[in-house]
Amino acid sequence: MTEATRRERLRAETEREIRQAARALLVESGRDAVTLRAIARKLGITAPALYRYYDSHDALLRQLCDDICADMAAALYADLAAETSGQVGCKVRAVCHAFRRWALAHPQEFALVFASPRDPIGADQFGSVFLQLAGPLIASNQAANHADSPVPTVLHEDLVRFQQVLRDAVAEHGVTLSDSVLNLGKIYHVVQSWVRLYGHVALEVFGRFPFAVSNPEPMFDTMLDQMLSDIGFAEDVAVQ
Amino acid sequence: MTEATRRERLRAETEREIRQAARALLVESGRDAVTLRAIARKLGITAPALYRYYDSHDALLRQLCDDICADMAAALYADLAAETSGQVGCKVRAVCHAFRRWALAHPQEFALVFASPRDPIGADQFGSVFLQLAGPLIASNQAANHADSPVPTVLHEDLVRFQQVLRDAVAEHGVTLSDSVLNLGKIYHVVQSWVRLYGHVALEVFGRFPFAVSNPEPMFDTMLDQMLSDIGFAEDVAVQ
DNA sequence: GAACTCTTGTAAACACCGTTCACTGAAACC
DNA sequence: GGTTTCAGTGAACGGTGTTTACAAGAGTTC
Repeated sequence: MTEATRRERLRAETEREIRQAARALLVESGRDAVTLRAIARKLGITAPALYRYYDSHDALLRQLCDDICADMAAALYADLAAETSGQVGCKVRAVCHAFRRWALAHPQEFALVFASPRDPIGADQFGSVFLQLAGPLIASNQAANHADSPVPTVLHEDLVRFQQVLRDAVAEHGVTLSDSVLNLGKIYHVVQSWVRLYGHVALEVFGRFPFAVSNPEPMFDTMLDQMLSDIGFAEDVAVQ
Repeated sequence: MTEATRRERLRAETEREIRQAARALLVESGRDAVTLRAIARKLGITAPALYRYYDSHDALLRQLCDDICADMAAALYADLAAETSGQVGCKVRAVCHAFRRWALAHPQEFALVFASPRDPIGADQFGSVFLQLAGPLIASNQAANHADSPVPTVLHEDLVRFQQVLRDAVAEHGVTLSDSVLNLGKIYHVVQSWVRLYGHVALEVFGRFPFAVSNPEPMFDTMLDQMLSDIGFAEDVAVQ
């Protein structure tokens, strides 16, 4: 069954160990500790050997970002699957909670993927995670057909583009959305929800609220309620 | 008049040059380029000499954060002062615009101060900037006395603490706020506004919107309108 | 099985990094 | 004038990314 050569298997195994070691170093000691020599030390090899697998330290970090995105996506999917109620609002809430939980449990990973001024980071990876999560949720919410709240015309161009991206993402799940379900007002609210979700989580992870918040979770829940109501899931969810 | 010794003057001058060099390196080439040896090279001295001024590389970075916060505060104050209309809403809008403009013009500084998982960063510095800006604005908005929208009781403890912090900040400007002006609902909206402001700006600086936004400024303006209306400045501002 | 190539690793070297330490020379002080 | 204080030096230590030449085993070809 396995087409892989013995050599190919060994190579794949080593590569897996490299990623694993890099990840462990990031988690344990932060970005600056993810060193070629430290990784090599963990594997019992020398640093230059790593150049047989990655072109540079930077390339290895990029791969690390992709791995993190994939793992995060898996965690979010798992929490989404655990939410078995049919209510879409509950699912959205579950994913948002999962995102916050993941970020708080993996601050170094979060910082690397979501708060790096460098461009090469796996933005594509993350974007596809976002779409693959948002797509089905939106698709399963055809019932919640709300009025199109007006959006400034300056935003139309961007929102229409995003509308198309979302439509494509949903289409991969075999669902076609009408303009009334996926109207521009709702698109705008999706973007605004991401702004608030990301804002709260990043502020919490980085400790940049302007005062000490002793109990951030209910604050997050409250924001989530407001967000869900804005986006059209008001009645789905009982306040926890 | 100058009590400073010649030696003291020279020392102060050198310290200023160190900060300036560190800042230039950060801006030009990012956080990782802010190296003791690179700084020393810019000053024409050797790296160990810097230990006469800072205990470690880390201490120097902390100082850099403080400097950045101070400069950012100065930029925000300048833009606030340029907004001469009496309307408080316009002033809030001006400060928010200034924050976005500053962040986009100084992505490396923004990342260092606002998106570092490390604690030692100048969180105090930033908190005081926030309070010294928010304080007067809230103080000058006594007229806008809005009804207290209900806030979950779980949040009361934290919001009351923040209320006290804000009250103290405002008191330093010789203004005493009544509970009706600074009610918990409004406090909550202040926090939520910071979440949205930070969220939008960070997403824009780090390029983490889930799709390409060709024209983020009107999106920011639209969010600002919503924010100001939430917080009680609805009628102050004409949409730009 | 021998000869060959391809792959994976090594060791040495280069230039860079933070940090420590013993030192120099000049300014400041008494 | 003698002494202390202090900014700065040079050498050194162990760490880093990266390149280079080289060894040794795996896979392939005849």
